[in-house]
Amino acid sequence: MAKPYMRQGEREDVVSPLQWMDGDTSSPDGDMPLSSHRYRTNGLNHQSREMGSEDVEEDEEDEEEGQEDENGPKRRGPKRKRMTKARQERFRARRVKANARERSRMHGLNDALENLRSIMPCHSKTQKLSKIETLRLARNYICALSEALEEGQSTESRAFMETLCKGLSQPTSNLVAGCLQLGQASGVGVRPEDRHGVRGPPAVLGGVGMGVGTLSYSSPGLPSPPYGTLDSAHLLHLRAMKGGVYENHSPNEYNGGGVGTPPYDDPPTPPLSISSNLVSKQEPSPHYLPPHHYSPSSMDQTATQGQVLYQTAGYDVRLEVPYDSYHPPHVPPRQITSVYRD
DNA sequence: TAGGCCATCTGGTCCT
DNA sequence: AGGACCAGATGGCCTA
Repeated sequence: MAKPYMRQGEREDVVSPLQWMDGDTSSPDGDMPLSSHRYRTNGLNHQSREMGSEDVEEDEEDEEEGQEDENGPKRRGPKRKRMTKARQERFRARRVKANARERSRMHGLNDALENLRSIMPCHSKTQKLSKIETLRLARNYICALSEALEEGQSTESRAFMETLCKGLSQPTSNLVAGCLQLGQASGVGVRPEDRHGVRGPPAVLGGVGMGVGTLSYSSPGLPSPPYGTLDSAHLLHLRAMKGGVYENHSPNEYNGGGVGTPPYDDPPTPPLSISSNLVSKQEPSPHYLPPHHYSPSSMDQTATQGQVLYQTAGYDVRLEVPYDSYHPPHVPPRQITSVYRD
């Protein structure tokens, strides 16, 4: 039975060592003695760590701890005192509270990660990106978009995809490549459960000649992973742009690119630098159902109909957004129509 | 079965 | 003092 704090998909498998206290020498499920290696940290049983320095200072009436373990090293510092019943209860209350806070904190972190997943260029309901892969892909996505703006590349270009997949594991690369393939094939081959995730028409990626099998980072033939969807809204179709301000960096400058999940210590992504107007290339979809991750605080709600002024890093970005199916402030940028500095 | 990923508990440290 | 953050440890689940 799930505990009140548990969320969907979470397990009840990990048992708090606190449940073993108060003289109960058996584990809650009755099959694990306290002397088990379970919940041992750095060779110290949690039971003994629980009587830390904090406990030493209180409860004058407490008895002093018995003799040191003759086999173990002599312990320095003030003598520890036994856990009285009252102290155990105080400790337990503190620990329970702290655990709840920590769970809540981690849930918040996971929620944020889930938000990040959902705005990734490929978002699959059936193949969820791991945490580390989500962060890598997000990093790559920012890089790829920066390069696309900087060098006037199309998001349909091979370079864009190469940057996107840099340092990703093989399955994730396959997922991304599969998403692109999906875009090219107009949904052919999508699993039914993923087809619902296709928001709007498939991304217009055809005509570029970028067959997935030609990409070095993907497996030839794509061993039929559960491909996700390529959200066309995330691929900002940018017209070629001249005059980028800072130096280009080719994907080859990065040291990722292997199979598996290699360490990723790329140089920091340079700041986005935009100096000329960008014109949208594709009409917005009338069927588009946007994700919901655009902060109201980052958008100027006084923008004219169909557009949102977006301020970032000293630039004003005018974004064309669909008003047909959704409303600000949760409308994501559909297309960049212009970018200028004030 | 090994390895990857995950949720959870925990004590330490830092900050308010 | 209490909370946030962090890293280590642990065991369960899943997959190749």
